Amino acid sequence: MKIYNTMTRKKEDFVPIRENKVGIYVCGPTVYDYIHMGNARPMIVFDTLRRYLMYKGYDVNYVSNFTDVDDKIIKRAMEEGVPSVEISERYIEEVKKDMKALNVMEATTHPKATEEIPDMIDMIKVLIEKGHAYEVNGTVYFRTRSFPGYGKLSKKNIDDLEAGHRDIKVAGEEEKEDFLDFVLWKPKKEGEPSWESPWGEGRPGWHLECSVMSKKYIGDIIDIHAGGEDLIFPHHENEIAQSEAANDVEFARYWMHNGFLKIDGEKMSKSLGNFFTIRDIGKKYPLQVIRFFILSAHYRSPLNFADTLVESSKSSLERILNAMSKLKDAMDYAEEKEVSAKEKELLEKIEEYVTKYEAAMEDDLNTADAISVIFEMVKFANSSISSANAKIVVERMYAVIGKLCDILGIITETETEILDSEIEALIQERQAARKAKNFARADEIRDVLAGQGIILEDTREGVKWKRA
RNA sequence: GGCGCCAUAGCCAAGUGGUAAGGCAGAGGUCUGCAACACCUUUAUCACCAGUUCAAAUCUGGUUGGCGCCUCCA
Repeated sequence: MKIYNTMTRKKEDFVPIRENKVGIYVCGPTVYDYIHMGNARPMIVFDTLRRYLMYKGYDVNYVSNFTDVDDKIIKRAMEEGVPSVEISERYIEEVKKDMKALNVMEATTHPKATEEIPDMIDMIKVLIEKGHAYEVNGTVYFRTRSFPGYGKLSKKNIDDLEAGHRDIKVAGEEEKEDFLDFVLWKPKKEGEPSWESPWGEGRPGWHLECSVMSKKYIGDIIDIHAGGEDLIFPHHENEIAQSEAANDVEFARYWMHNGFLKIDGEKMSKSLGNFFTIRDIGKKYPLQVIRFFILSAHYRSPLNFADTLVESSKSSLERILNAMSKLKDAMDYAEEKEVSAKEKELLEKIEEYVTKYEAAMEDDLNTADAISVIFEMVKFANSSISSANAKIVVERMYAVIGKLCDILGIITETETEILDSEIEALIQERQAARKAKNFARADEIRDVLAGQGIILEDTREGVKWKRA
Protein backbone atom coordinates (compact mmCIF):
# COMPACT_ATOMS: atom_id res chain seq x y z
CA MET A 1 0.00 0.00 0.00
CA LYS A 2 1.10 3.53 -0.64
CA ILE A 3 1.12 6.08 2.14
CA TYR A 4 1.73 9.79 1.83
CA ASN A 5 4.55 10.48 4.21
CA THR A 6 4.60 14.00 5.60
CA MET A 7 8.31 13.64 6.20
CA THR A 8 9.16 13.20 2.52
CA ARG A 9 6.01 14.86 1.14
CA LYS A 10 5.60 11.89 -1.16
CA LYS A 11 3.54 8.76 -1.46
CA GLU A 12 5.73 5.85 -0.49
CA ASP A 13 5.27 2.10 -0.50
CA PHE A 14 4.46 0.98 2.97
CA VAL A 15 6.97 -1.57 4.26
CA PRO A 16 6.63 -2.55 7.92
CA ILE A 17 9.68 -2.87 10.11
CA ARG A 18 8.65 -6.30 11.33
CA GLU A 19 7.07 -8.61 8.84
CA ASN A 20 3.28 -8.66 9.06
CA LYS A 21 3.29 -6.44 12.12
CA VAL A 22 2.45 -2.76 12.19
CA GLY A 23 2.90 -0.38 15.08
CA ILE A 24 0.73 2.71 14.82
CA TYR A 25 0.78 5.60 17.25
CA VAL A 26 -1.99 8.19 17.05
CA CYS A 27 -1.90 11.27 19.25
CA GLY A 28 -5.05 11.17 21.32
CA PRO A 29 -7.15 13.89 22.87
CA THR A 30 -6.58 15.97 25.94
CA VAL A 31 -9.43 14.94 28.18
CA TYR A 32 -10.92 18.15 29.52
CA ASP A 33 -14.26 18.13 27.69
CA TYR A 34 -16.38 16.13 25.27
CA ILE A 35 -14.63 15.50 21.97
CA HIS A 36 -15.68 17.56 18.98
CA MET A 37 -15.92 16.97 15.25
CA GLY A 38 -12.28 17.90 14.78
CA ASN A 39 -11.15 15.28 17.26
CA ALA A 40 -13.31 12.70 15.56
CA ARG A 41 -11.69 12.99 12.16
CA PRO A 42 -8.29 11.47 13.01
CA MET A 43 -9.96 8.86 15.19
CA ILE A 44 -12.14 7.73 12.32
CA VAL A 45 -9.54 8.04 9.59
CA PHE A 46 -6.81 6.14 11.38
CA ASP A 47 -9.26 3.58 12.73
CA THR A 48 -10.11 2.94 9.10
CA LEU A 49 -6.42 2.59 8.27
CA ARG A 50 -6.12 0.10 11.08
CA ARG A 51 -9.13 -1.88 9.88
CA TYR A 52 -7.76 -2.00 6.36
CA LEU A 53 -4.35 -3.20 7.51
CA MET A 54 -6.05 -5.87 9.61
CA TYR A 55 -8.08 -6.89 6.58
CA LYS A 56 -4.79 -7.24 4.71
CA GLY A 57 -3.64 -9.65 7.38
CA TYR A 58 -1.37 -7.42 9.44
CA ASP A 59 -1.11 -7.78 13.16
CA VAL A 60 -1.71 -4.17 14.17
CA ASN A 61 -0.48 -2.74 17.44
CA TYR A 62 -2.52 0.46 17.71
CA VAL A 63 -1.57 2.83 20.48
CA SER A 64 -3.40 6.06 21.22
CA ASN A 65 -2.89 8.07 24.37
CA PHE A 66 -5.09 10.11 26.61
CA THR A 67 -3.39 13.31 27.73
CA ASP A 68 -4.68 13.47 31.26
CA VAL A 69 -2.43 16.13 32.74
CA ASP A 70 -2.50 19.50 31.08
CA ASP A 71 -3.26 23.18 31.67
CA LYS A 72 -6.74 22.89 30.25
CA ILE A 73 -7.63 20.02 32.57
CA ILE A 74 -6.29 21.89 35.56
CA LYS A 75 -8.20 25.00 34.58
CA ARG A 76 -11.43 23.04 34.26
CA ALA A 77 -10.83 21.35 37.60
CA MET A 78 -10.36 24.70 39.30
CA GLU A 79 -13.53 26.05 37.74
CA GLU A 80 -15.49 23.12 39.08
CA GLY A 81 -13.59 22.99 42.33
CA VAL A 82 -12.70 19.31 41.99
CA PRO A 83 -9.39 17.45 41.72
CA SER A 84 -8.09 17.37 38.17
CA VAL A 85 -8.06 13.60 38.19
CA GLU A 86 -11.82 13.73 38.48
CA ILE A 87 -12.03 15.78 35.29
CA SER A 88 -9.67 13.56 33.33
CA GLU A 89 -11.27 10.31 34.48
CA ARG A 90 -14.73 11.63 33.70
CA TYR A 91 -13.87 12.68 30.17
CA ILE A 92 -11.86 9.59 29.38
CA GLU A 93 -15.07 7.68 30.00
CA GLU A 94 -17.07 10.10 27.87
CA VAL A 95 -14.53 10.01 25.05
CA LYS A 96 -14.67 6.23 25.07
CA LYS A 97 -18.45 6.35 24.75
CA ASP A 98 -18.23 8.67 21.75
CA MET A 99 -15.56 6.55 20.12
CA LYS A 100 -17.73 3.50 20.51
CA ALA A 101 -20.67 5.33 19.01
CA LEU A 102 -18.47 6.24 16.05
CA ASN A 103 -17.53 2.56 15.78
CA VAL A 104 -13.89 3.34 16.48
CA MET A 105 -12.18 0.22 17.76
CA GLU A 106 -10.52 0.35 21.15
CA ALA A 107 -6.79 0.81 20.85
CA THR A 108 -4.53 -2.11 21.64
CA THR A 109 -3.28 0.17 24.39
CA HIS A 110 -4.73 3.47 25.58
CA PRO A 111 -1.93 4.77 27.81
CA LYS A 112 -2.49 7.72 30.11
CA ALA A 113 0.23 10.27 30.64
CA THR A 114 -0.14 10.21 34.42
CA GLU A 115 0.60 6.50 34.52
CA GLU A 116 3.88 6.82 32.63
CA ILE A 117 5.64 9.42 34.74
CA PRO A 118 8.58 7.18 35.83
CA ASP A 119 9.41 6.40 32.20
CA MET A 120 9.21 10.07 31.33
CA ILE A 121 11.64 10.90 34.11
CA ASP A 122 13.98 8.22 32.79
CA MET A 123 13.90 9.70 29.32
CA ILE A 124 14.61 13.16 30.66
CA LYS A 125 17.60 11.77 32.57
CA VAL A 126 18.95 10.24 29.38
CA LEU A 127 18.51 13.51 27.53
CA ILE A 128 20.32 15.44 30.24
CA GLU A 129 23.16 12.92 30.29
CA LYS A 130 23.55 13.23 26.56
CA GLY A 131 23.62 16.99 26.74
CA HIS A 132 20.26 17.43 25.01
CA ALA A 133 18.52 18.88 28.04
CA TYR A 134 19.22 21.07 31.04
CA GLU A 135 17.54 22.15 34.24
CA VAL A 136 16.91 25.70 35.41
CA ASN A 137 15.02 26.44 38.63
CA GLY A 138 13.10 23.17 38.56
CA THR A 139 12.26 23.36 34.87
CA VAL A 140 13.93 21.02 32.42
CA TYR A 141 14.29 22.25 28.86
CA PHE A 142 15.18 20.42 25.71
CA ARG A 143 18.21 21.98 24.06
CA THR A 144 16.71 22.27 20.61
CA ARG A 145 19.84 23.32 18.77
CA SER A 146 21.61 20.22 20.04
CA PHE A 147 19.45 18.13 17.74
CA PRO A 148 20.63 18.70 14.18
CA GLY A 149 17.51 17.45 12.45
CA TYR A 150 15.18 19.90 14.12
CA GLY A 151 12.61 21.15 11.64
CA LYS A 152 12.86 18.22 9.23
CA LEU A 153 9.21 17.22 9.50
CA SER A 154 7.66 20.67 9.31
CA LYS A 155 10.33 21.89 6.88
CA LYS A 156 11.07 24.87 9.01
CA ASN A 157 14.49 26.24 9.49
CA ILE A 158 15.55 27.44 12.85
CA ASP A 159 16.40 30.94 11.74
CA ASP A 160 12.96 31.54 10.26
CA LEU A 161 11.46 30.47 13.53
CA GLU A 162 13.62 32.96 15.32
CA ALA A 163 12.51 35.76 13.01
CA GLY A 164 8.83 34.96 13.50
CA HIS A 165 9.27 34.63 17.20
CA ARG A 166 10.32 38.15 18.12
CA ASP A 167 6.80 39.44 18.62
CA ILE A 168 5.56 36.67 20.83
CA LYS A 169 7.57 36.39 23.98
CA VAL A 170 6.33 34.08 26.68
CA ALA A 171 6.76 34.43 30.41
CA GLY A 172 9.76 32.62 31.84
CA GLU A 173 11.59 32.86 28.60
CA GLU A 174 14.64 34.64 30.02
CA GLU A 175 15.83 31.57 31.85
CA LYS A 176 16.04 29.47 28.71
CA GLU A 177 19.35 29.19 26.92
CA ASP A 178 17.56 29.63 23.65
CA PHE A 179 14.04 30.66 22.72
CA LEU A 180 13.64 27.43 20.71
CA ASP A 181 14.06 25.24 23.78
CA PHE A 182 10.87 23.61 24.99
CA VAL A 183 9.76 22.20 28.29
CA LEU A 184 10.26 18.57 29.30
CA TRP A 185 9.44 19.05 32.96
CA LYS A 186 7.80 21.96 34.68
CA PRO A 187 7.77 22.69 38.41
CA LYS A 188 4.66 22.43 40.48
CA LYS A 189 2.42 25.41 41.03
CA GLU A 190 0.06 25.66 43.96
CA GLY A 191 -3.00 23.45 43.53
CA GLU A 192 -1.67 21.55 40.55
CA PRO A 193 -1.15 17.81 40.34
CA SER A 194 2.51 16.92 40.66
CA TRP A 195 5.01 14.09 40.91
CA GLU A 196 8.39 13.69 42.57
CA SER A 197 11.39 13.99 40.30
CA PRO A 198 15.15 14.62 40.53
CA TRP A 199 14.33 18.24 39.67
CA GLY A 200 11.73 18.66 42.34
CA GLU A 201 7.98 18.21 42.29
CA GLY A 202 6.34 18.94 39.01
CA ARG A 203 4.72 17.56 35.91
CA PRO A 204 5.82 16.57 32.42
CA GLY A 205 5.62 18.76 29.32
CA TRP A 206 3.10 17.81 26.71
CA HIS A 207 5.44 16.59 23.97
CA LEU A 208 7.29 14.16 26.15
CA GLU A 209 4.46 11.75 26.82
CA CYS A 210 4.07 10.65 23.21
CA SER A 211 7.78 9.95 22.86
CA VAL A 212 7.72 7.85 26.00
CA MET A 213 4.50 5.97 25.40
CA SER A 214 5.23 5.12 21.79
CA LYS A 215 8.62 3.75 22.83
CA LYS A 216 7.18 1.72 25.65
CA TYR A 217 4.20 0.22 23.82
CA ILE A 218 5.57 -0.04 20.29
CA GLY A 219 9.34 0.33 20.34
CA ASP A 220 12.11 2.79 19.56
CA ILE A 221 11.02 2.84 15.93
CA ILE A 222 7.34 2.98 15.11
CA ASP A 223 5.89 2.23 11.71
CA ILE A 224 3.24 4.90 11.44
CA HIS A 225 2.82 7.99 13.53
CA ALA A 226 -0.40 9.85 12.91
CA GLY A 227 -2.41 12.84 14.02
CA GLY A 228 -3.99 16.07 12.87
CA GLU A 229 -1.97 18.32 10.59
CA ASP A 230 -1.81 21.02 13.22
CA LEU A 231 0.36 18.72 15.32
CA ILE A 232 3.17 18.73 12.77
CA PHE A 233 4.60 21.76 14.46
CA PRO A 234 5.60 21.93 17.18
CA HIS A 235 4.29 18.69 18.70
CA HIS A 236 5.60 16.09 16.28
CA GLU A 237 8.75 18.02 15.56
CA ASN A 238 9.50 18.03 19.27
CA GLU A 239 8.69 14.35 19.63
CA ILE A 240 11.19 13.57 16.91
CA ALA A 241 13.83 15.68 18.62
CA GLN A 242 13.28 14.02 22.00
CA SER A 243 13.05 10.46 20.74
CA GLU A 244 15.84 10.54 18.22
CA ALA A 245 18.14 12.38 20.59
CA ALA A 246 17.44 9.83 23.31
CA ASN A 247 17.27 6.62 21.27
CA ASP A 248 19.70 7.37 18.44
CA VAL A 249 17.41 5.75 15.88
CA GLU A 250 14.80 7.04 13.48
CA PHE A 251 11.60 7.71 15.43
CA ALA A 252 8.85 6.93 12.93
CA ARG A 253 8.98 5.51 9.42
CA TYR A 254 5.78 7.09 8.11
CA TRP A 255 4.04 10.26 9.23
CA MET A 256 0.39 10.63 8.39
CA HIS A 257 -1.60 13.79 9.01
CA ASN A 258 -5.27 14.38 8.42
CA GLY A 259 -6.59 17.68 7.10
CA PHE A 260 -8.60 20.09 9.14
CA LEU A 261 -12.31 20.16 9.58
CA LYS A 262 -14.12 23.40 8.90
CA ILE A 263 -17.60 24.42 9.91
CA ASP A 264 -19.65 26.21 7.27
CA GLY A 265 -16.39 27.21 5.61
CA GLU A 266 -14.82 28.65 8.71
CA LYS A 267 -12.36 27.32 11.19
CA MET A 268 -14.04 25.70 14.13
CA SER A 269 -13.49 27.66 17.29
CA LYS A 270 -15.30 28.43 20.46
CA SER A 271 -15.24 32.16 19.83
CA LEU A 272 -17.06 31.78 16.51
CA GLY A 273 -19.67 29.67 18.24
CA ASN A 274 -19.38 26.92 15.68
CA PHE A 275 -18.03 24.32 18.03
CA PHE A 276 -19.79 20.99 17.78
CA THR A 277 -19.30 18.08 20.11
CA ILE A 278 -19.89 14.56 18.92
CA ARG A 279 -22.35 14.19 21.75
CA ASP A 280 -24.52 16.99 20.37
CA ILE A 281 -24.28 15.88 16.77
CA GLY A 282 -25.29 12.41 17.84
CA LYS A 283 -28.62 13.81 18.95
CA LYS A 284 -29.27 15.03 15.44
CA TYR A 285 -27.84 12.31 13.23
CA PRO A 286 -26.87 8.70 13.64
CA LEU A 287 -23.11 8.87 14.20
CA GLN A 288 -22.71 6.26 11.51
CA VAL A 289 -23.69 9.04 9.11
CA ILE A 290 -20.93 11.25 10.49
CA ARG A 291 -18.40 8.50 10.03
CA PHE A 292 -19.55 7.99 6.46
CA PHE A 293 -19.45 11.72 5.85
CA ILE A 294 -15.89 12.02 7.10
CA LEU A 295 -14.71 9.13 4.96
CA SER A 296 -16.40 10.52 1.87
CA ALA A 297 -13.50 12.92 1.38
CA HIS A 298 -9.82 12.12 1.24
CA TYR A 299 -8.30 12.31 4.71
CA ARG A 300 -5.69 14.89 3.74
CA SER A 301 -8.18 17.35 2.24
CA PRO A 302 -9.82 20.00 4.32
CA LEU A 303 -13.38 18.93 5.01
CA ASN A 304 -16.27 21.29 5.43
CA PHE A 305 -18.99 20.34 7.85
CA ALA A 306 -22.49 21.68 7.24
CA ASP A 307 -25.99 20.38 7.79
CA THR A 308 -26.83 20.13 4.11
CA LEU A 309 -23.72 18.04 3.51
CA VAL A 310 -24.53 15.65 6.31
CA GLU A 311 -28.10 15.32 5.03
CA SER A 312 -26.67 14.38 1.69
CA SER A 313 -24.44 11.77 3.30
CA LYS A 314 -27.40 10.42 5.16
CA SER A 315 -29.27 9.83 1.90
CA SER A 316 -26.21 8.26 0.34
CA LEU A 317 -25.71 5.86 3.19
CA GLU A 318 -29.37 4.89 3.05
CA ARG A 319 -28.86 3.78 -0.51
CA ILE A 320 -26.27 1.28 0.65
CA LEU A 321 -28.37 0.15 3.57
CA ASN A 322 -31.43 -0.30 1.36
CA ALA A 323 -29.45 -2.46 -1.02
CA MET A 324 -28.18 -4.60 1.85
CA SER A 325 -31.68 -4.98 3.19
CA LYS A 326 -32.89 -6.15 -0.19
CA LEU A 327 -30.05 -8.60 -0.48
CA LYS A 328 -30.85 -9.98 2.91
CA ASP A 329 -34.43 -10.63 1.87
CA ALA A 330 -33.24 -12.13 -1.38
CA MET A 331 -31.06 -14.53 0.58
CA ASP A 332 -34.09 -15.79 2.44
CA TYR A 333 -35.94 -16.53 -0.76
CA ALA A 334 -33.08 -17.68 -2.98
CA GLU A 335 -32.77 -21.40 -3.59
CA GLU A 336 -29.68 -23.47 -3.07
CA LYS A 337 -29.01 -24.53 -6.60
CA GLU A 338 -26.22 -24.95 -9.10
CA VAL A 339 -24.43 -21.80 -10.10
CA SER A 340 -25.13 -21.19 -13.77
CA ALA A 341 -22.55 -20.07 -16.28
CA LYS A 342 -24.05 -16.62 -16.25
CA GLU A 343 -23.89 -16.50 -12.49
CA LYS A 344 -20.24 -17.42 -12.59
CA GLU A 345 -19.75 -14.20 -14.47
CA LEU A 346 -21.61 -12.37 -11.76
CA LEU A 347 -19.30 -13.86 -9.16
CA GLU A 348 -16.29 -12.82 -11.17
CA LYS A 349 -17.69 -9.33 -11.45
CA ILE A 350 -18.00 -9.16 -7.68
CA GLU A 351 -14.34 -10.05 -7.29
CA GLU A 352 -13.43 -7.34 -9.78
CA TYR A 353 -15.13 -4.80 -7.57
CA VAL A 354 -13.17 -6.05 -4.58
CA THR A 355 -9.94 -5.58 -6.48
CA LYS A 356 -10.96 -2.08 -7.46
CA TYR A 357 -11.88 -1.23 -3.90
CA GLU A 358 -8.55 -2.50 -2.61
CA ALA A 359 -6.69 -0.50 -5.24
CA ALA A 360 -8.39 2.64 -3.94
CA MET A 361 -7.51 1.87 -0.33
CA GLU A 362 -3.95 0.95 -1.31
CA ASP A 363 -3.57 4.40 -2.78
CA ASP A 364 -3.00 6.36 0.39
CA LEU A 365 -6.29 5.30 1.91
CA ASN A 366 -8.50 6.81 -0.77
CA THR A 367 -11.76 6.16 1.02
CA ALA A 368 -13.70 8.48 -1.27
CA ASP A 369 -12.79 6.33 -4.22
CA ALA A 370 -13.41 3.15 -2.25
CA ILE A 371 -16.90 4.36 -1.41
CA SER A 372 -17.59 5.02 -5.06
CA VAL A 373 -16.74 1.36 -5.73
CA ILE A 374 -19.24 0.35 -3.07
CA PHE A 375 -21.87 2.38 -4.89
CA GLU A 376 -20.99 0.66 -8.12
CA MET A 377 -21.54 -2.63 -6.34
CA VAL A 378 -24.83 -1.42 -4.96
CA LYS A 379 -26.05 -0.58 -8.42
CA PHE A 380 -24.81 -3.92 -9.67
CA ALA A 381 -26.57 -5.74 -6.85
CA ASN A 382 -29.81 -3.82 -7.29
CA SER A 383 -29.98 -4.52 -10.98
CA SER A 384 -28.36 -7.94 -11.34
CA ILE A 385 -28.80 -9.90 -8.12
CA SER A 386 -32.14 -11.10 -6.83
CA SER A 387 -33.84 -14.01 -5.12
CA ALA A 388 -33.96 -15.72 -8.52
CA ASN A 389 -30.23 -16.30 -8.28
CA ALA A 390 -28.57 -19.23 -6.61
CA LYS A 391 -28.36 -18.61 -2.91
CA ILE A 392 -24.58 -18.74 -2.86
CA VAL A 393 -24.38 -15.87 -5.33
CA VAL A 394 -26.66 -13.66 -3.28
CA GLU A 395 -24.78 -14.54 -0.14
CA ARG A 396 -21.47 -13.63 -1.72
CA MET A 397 -22.78 -10.26 -2.82
CA TYR A 398 -24.15 -9.56 0.63
CA ALA A 399 -20.97 -10.68 2.36
CA VAL A 400 -18.70 -8.65 0.12
CA ILE A 401 -20.55 -5.36 0.44
CA GLY A 402 -20.85 -5.98 4.15
CA LYS A 403 -17.12 -6.62 4.51
CA LEU A 404 -16.06 -3.63 2.45
CA CYS A 405 -18.31 -1.40 4.49
CA ASP A 406 -16.99 -2.95 7.67
CA ILE A 407 -13.45 -1.93 6.74
CA LEU A 408 -14.75 1.63 6.67
CA GLY A 409 -16.40 1.01 10.01
CA ILE A 410 -19.85 1.24 8.48
CA ILE A 411 -22.27 -1.24 9.97
CA THR A 412 -24.69 -2.71 7.44
CA GLU A 413 -25.94 -5.60 9.51
CA THR A 414 -29.29 -4.62 10.93
CA GLU A 415 -30.47 -6.66 13.84
CA THR A 416 -34.07 -7.74 13.49
CA GLU A 417 -36.04 -5.56 15.79
CA ILE A 418 -39.41 -6.63 17.08
CA LEU A 419 -42.05 -3.96 16.73
CA ASP A 420 -44.46 -3.56 19.55
CA SER A 421 -47.77 -5.31 19.05
CA GLU A 422 -49.73 -2.11 18.55
CA ILE A 423 -47.68 -1.09 15.53
CA GLU A 424 -47.70 -4.62 14.27
CA ALA A 425 -51.50 -4.61 14.46
CA LEU A 426 -51.68 -1.36 12.51
CA ILE A 427 -49.53 -2.81 9.77
CA GLN A 428 -51.80 -5.83 9.60
CA GLU A 429 -54.85 -3.60 9.48
CA ARG A 430 -53.32 -1.61 6.66
CA GLN A 431 -52.66 -4.77 4.68
CA ALA A 432 -56.29 -5.77 5.11
CA ALA A 433 -57.42 -2.32 4.04
CA ARG A 434 -55.25 -2.48 0.96
CA LYS A 435 -56.68 -5.86 0.07
CA ALA A 436 -60.15 -4.43 0.41
CA LYS A 437 -59.03 -1.47 -1.71
CA ASN A 438 -59.73 0.87 1.14
CA PHE A 439 -56.73 2.98 0.24
CA ALA A 440 -57.83 5.98 2.25
CA ARG A 441 -57.56 3.97 5.46
CA ALA A 442 -54.32 2.35 4.30
CA ASP A 443 -52.70 5.72 3.65
CA GLU A 444 -53.99 7.05 6.91
CA ILE A 445 -52.26 4.25 8.80
CA ARG A 446 -49.07 4.81 6.84
CA ASP A 447 -49.15 8.47 7.85
CA VAL A 448 -49.74 7.63 11.48
CA LEU A 449 -46.76 5.28 11.52
CA ALA A 450 -44.62 7.79 9.65
CA GLY A 451 -45.41 10.20 12.47
CA GLN A 452 -43.86 7.66 14.83
CA GLY A 453 -40.77 7.32 12.67
CA ILE A 454 -41.77 4.06 11.00
CA ILE A 455 -41.56 4.11 7.22
CA LEU A 456 -43.40 1.41 5.30
CA GLU A 457 -42.45 0.05 1.92
CA ASP A 458 -44.60 -2.36 -0.06
CA THR A 459 -42.51 -4.93 -1.89
CA ARG A 460 -43.29 -8.09 -3.77
CA GLU A 461 -42.24 -10.08 -0.74
CA GLY A 462 -44.58 -8.16 1.55
CA VAL A 463 -44.44 -5.06 3.69
CA LYS A 464 -41.07 -3.81 4.83
CA TRP A 465 -40.50 -1.15 7.40
CA LYS A 466 -37.59 0.88 8.59
CA ARG A 467 -36.84 3.66 11.00
CA ALA A 468 -36.73 7.17 9.63
C1' G B 1 7.74 38.03 7.13
C1' G B 2 8.78 32.30 6.73
C1' C B 3 6.80 27.31 5.31
C1' G B 4 2.88 24.72 2.87
C1' C B 5 -1.91 23.40 0.69
C1' C B 6 -6.20 24.01 -2.45
C1' A B 7 -9.39 25.77 -6.91
C1' U B 8 -13.35 19.72 -11.08
C1' A B 9 -21.21 20.08 -12.70
C1' G B 10 -26.64 23.26 -8.41
C1' C B 11 -24.03 20.79 -3.94
C1' C B 12 -20.26 17.10 -2.22
C1' A B 13 -16.18 14.53 -4.30
C1' A B 14 -12.46 10.90 -7.04
C1' G B 15 -9.22 11.35 -11.01
C1' U B 16 -1.62 13.71 -11.52
C1' G B 17 -0.15 13.03 -19.53
C1' G B 18 -4.38 10.06 -23.78
C1' U B 19 -10.18 13.30 -24.78
C1' A B 20 -13.98 13.66 -17.06
C1' A B 21 -15.64 7.87 -11.29
C1' G B 22 -19.31 7.97 -7.60
C1' G B 23 -23.08 10.24 -4.37
C1' C B 24 -26.86 14.07 -3.16
C1' A B 25 -30.30 17.38 -5.34
C1' G B 26 -33.18 18.36 -10.17
C1' A B 27 -35.84 16.79 -14.85
C1' G B 28 -38.27 12.85 -17.86
C1' G B 29 -39.74 7.66 -17.88
C1' U B 30 -40.65 2.26 -15.95
C1' C B 31 -42.53 -0.39 -11.67
C1' U B 32 -46.51 0.59 -7.69
C1' G B 33 -53.68 1.50 -5.90
C1' C B 34 -50.69 5.78 -4.38
C1' A B 35 -46.07 6.47 -2.09
C1' A B 36 -41.34 4.60 -0.90
C1' C B 37 -37.41 1.44 -2.68
C1' A B 38 -35.29 0.11 -7.31
C1' C B 39 -34.27 0.55 -12.54
C1' C B 40 -33.59 3.47 -17.34
C1' U B 41 -32.50 8.35 -19.56
C1' U B 42 -30.58 13.26 -18.66
C1' U B 43 -26.96 17.56 -16.34
C1' A B 44 -19.15 19.67 -16.67
C1' U B 45 -14.04 20.20 -20.92
C1' C B 46 -11.88 20.72 -15.02
C1' A B 47 -10.59 29.40 -11.70
C1' C B 48 -7.92 32.56 -15.50
C1' C B 49 -3.59 33.55 -18.91
C1' A B 50 0.75 31.80 -21.34
C1' G B 51 3.99 27.68 -22.33
C1' U B 52 5.90 22.30 -22.94
C1' U B 53 3.78 18.00 -25.76
C1' C B 54 1.25 14.31 -31.23
C1' A B 55 -1.82 14.64 -26.67
C1' A B 56 -2.95 18.30 -20.17
C1' A B 57 -7.97 18.83 -15.45
C1' U B 58 -3.30 16.19 -14.91
C1' C B 59 3.65 19.10 -16.30
C1' U B 60 6.06 24.48 -16.16
C1' G B 61 5.58 29.84 -15.32
C1' G B 62 2.34 33.73 -14.06
C1' U B 63 -2.57 35.92 -12.38
C1' U B 64 -6.84 35.77 -9.24
C1' G B 65 -9.41 33.65 -5.22
C1' G B 66 -9.57 30.54 -0.69
C1' C B 67 -7.17 27.94 3.38
C1' G B 68 -3.59 25.96 6.99
C1' C B 69 0.89 26.06 10.14
C1' C B 70 4.61 29.33 12.37
C1' U B 71 1.11 30.35 19.85
C1' C B 72 -2.85 25.70 23.26
C1' C B 73 -5.38 23.03 19.34
C1' A B 74 -7.16 16.84 15.85
